Amino acid sequence: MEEEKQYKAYYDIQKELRARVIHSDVLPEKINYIAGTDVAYNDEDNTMIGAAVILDAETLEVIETAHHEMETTFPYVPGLFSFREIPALLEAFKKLKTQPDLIVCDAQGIAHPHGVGMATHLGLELDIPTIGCAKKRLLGDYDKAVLPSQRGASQTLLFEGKKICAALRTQDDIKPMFVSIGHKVSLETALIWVLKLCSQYRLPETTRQADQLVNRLRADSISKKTLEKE
DNA sequence: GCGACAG
DNA sequence: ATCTTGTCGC
Repeated sequence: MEEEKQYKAYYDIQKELRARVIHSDVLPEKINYIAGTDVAYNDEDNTMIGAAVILDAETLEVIETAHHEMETTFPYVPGLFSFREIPALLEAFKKLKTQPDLIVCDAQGIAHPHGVGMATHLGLELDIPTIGCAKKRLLGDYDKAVLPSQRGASQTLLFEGKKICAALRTQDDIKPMFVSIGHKVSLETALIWVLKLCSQYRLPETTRQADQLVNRLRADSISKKTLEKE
């Protein structure tokens, strides 16, 4: 309907981005640093905080973080989600001293109606290998009953006949995560890294650290603003 | 037509 | 995403 026209420019951008996605492994021989990202919102003043955390790929310790707070301008439109969060994330990445070899996003990669989920979009913008690791399935079909309950079990999801992502059990007897190619990483490699990052919890350590960071920052930001008012 | 829809 | 504490169950 009218929404189609309203957002046409963004759909056109996605079409261009989609053509540039690299589905194979084009990453460093040795991965030293892995980044996690997340964004938190403050409805009160319509702002958001985007953050990037860098973990040592070996120890999974946080070695650097960066963030950026700005006004939220793009609405949440399913299918155009990346345009909402990416501005804050790009600014956060600019502030990092350490450039990551790989980024794990808390969102979809190519498992997206136009093949350009948040992880893929970010990977293309930064020209850094990315993996999409979402808590929920967006699209693609699979047989839940066939996915074993053991950590490490995975099953490919099909969309229009193509393997677009995989449900991955990151811990025994817990809901799977949905892993997809972002950019410059194969699905096989993506699964290996996500599993490695989920040694203790359902969510990758990258996502957990980024999530905790933005929530701390948001709490700080809100209390600071309320103090200024009074 | 109806429902679903990453975060 | 966000609003929110304790609590039922293994």
